[in-house]
Amino acid sequence: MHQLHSYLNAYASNPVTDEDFEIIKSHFTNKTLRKRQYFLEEGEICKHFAYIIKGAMRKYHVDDQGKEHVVDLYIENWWAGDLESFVMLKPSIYYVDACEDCELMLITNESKIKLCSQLPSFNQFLLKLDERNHIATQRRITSTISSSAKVRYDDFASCYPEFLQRFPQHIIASYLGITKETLSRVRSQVS
Amino acid sequence: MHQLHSYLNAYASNPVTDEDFEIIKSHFTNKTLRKRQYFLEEGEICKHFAYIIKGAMRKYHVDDQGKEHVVDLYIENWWAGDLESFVMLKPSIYYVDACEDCELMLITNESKIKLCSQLPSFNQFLLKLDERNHIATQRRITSTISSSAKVRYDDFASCYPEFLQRFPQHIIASYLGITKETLSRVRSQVS
DNA sequence: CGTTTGCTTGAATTCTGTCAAAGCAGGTGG
DNA sequence: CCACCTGCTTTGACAGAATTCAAGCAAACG
Repeated sequence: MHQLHSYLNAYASNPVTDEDFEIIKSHFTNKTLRKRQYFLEEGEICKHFAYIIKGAMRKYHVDDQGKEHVVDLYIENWWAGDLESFVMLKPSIYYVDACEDCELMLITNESKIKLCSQLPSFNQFLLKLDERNHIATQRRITSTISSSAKVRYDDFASCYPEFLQRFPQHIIASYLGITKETLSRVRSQVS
Repeated sequence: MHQLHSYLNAYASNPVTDEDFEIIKSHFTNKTLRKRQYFLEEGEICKHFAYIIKGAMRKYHVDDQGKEHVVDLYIENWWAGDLESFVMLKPSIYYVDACEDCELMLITNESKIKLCSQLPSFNQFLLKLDERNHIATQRRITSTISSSAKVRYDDFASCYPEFLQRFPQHIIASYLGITKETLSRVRSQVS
């Protein structure tokens, strides 16, 4: 079964039929990215959302002083893109790039809307995905405003252990809102 | 027109018909809360989500050291509750209480699901609401990990000026992830 | 009234960031 | 094979930011 098909089934209350999946698949295009290539640059409009078949990506923001702040990390079976730009057709304030060579499947907003109205199962999927995202970001905010650097790192490590292997520490540090030096020191403390 | 009806219309691509709205309304129950009353306590399952007709509420988390951390602030035409507990039927880690006397409309998860499958317009509304929430939390995370206390406060003040009038400063400080003393000092600096 | 609640201020402390230097792997080209 | 990058991590010294603890004051409340 196609990777996206089983991914969708994991969310749906009823499995997605083969015909439905063919319709869904026909709305996607394939794309590959080499490590360090951009998927989205600041100022662009995010025309596509990417489903990651293989690889790892990050979304980050560059502030006035030219510093990068990693906002999101993605690996297989996650979605990469800037929703605000995607749905509002606004220039994005984020960069999205590949941290490893990537295989992606891209969808436009028009296709997303069409699929939603055409296939109740796709609609349901999106609702659940948003729900899950909402819950995860809620947790992240709770952790960010409540905890010290050490606790945040430990939470992250226990929540997303595979990310520790996939992303360099300066990127994880930035995701946690601390410097790479602080992360290095925090890691050398015993838990 | 009912406040909830015009609120829903503001989200929908087509207005919600009177019949549809009567169906929607029939799934809600009314509730009032006095200032300081709990809507949800830690350990409870969040059986209802609340649409706020009037009043102000907050969601917060109490850490191991007994410190409160405000995760969300709500006023009229916002939704209060813990989504993770609501959809997963898990005990909540949050408290939700009233910062002012409140008038609420409550809905259960079963009703939400029923309305979703019954009324495409309600489904669409929920998708848009989740989308908007997602965008707002993305912005909040960006601001929290990227900026100093002063900048975060200024961003907050320009984004939600009405909140400054409605919530005491120690609650806003906690929402921003800083202490009330730091907020007080930051406020006395010129912008 | 006295009590509570919210806001401010000060001084000492802790945490985190900044800047600079050094080490270490992996990859490349000579 | 070795020298030299480059990307990534660690360490130290110092500066700056935010927290903690304590005290004081004003407004709101019962």
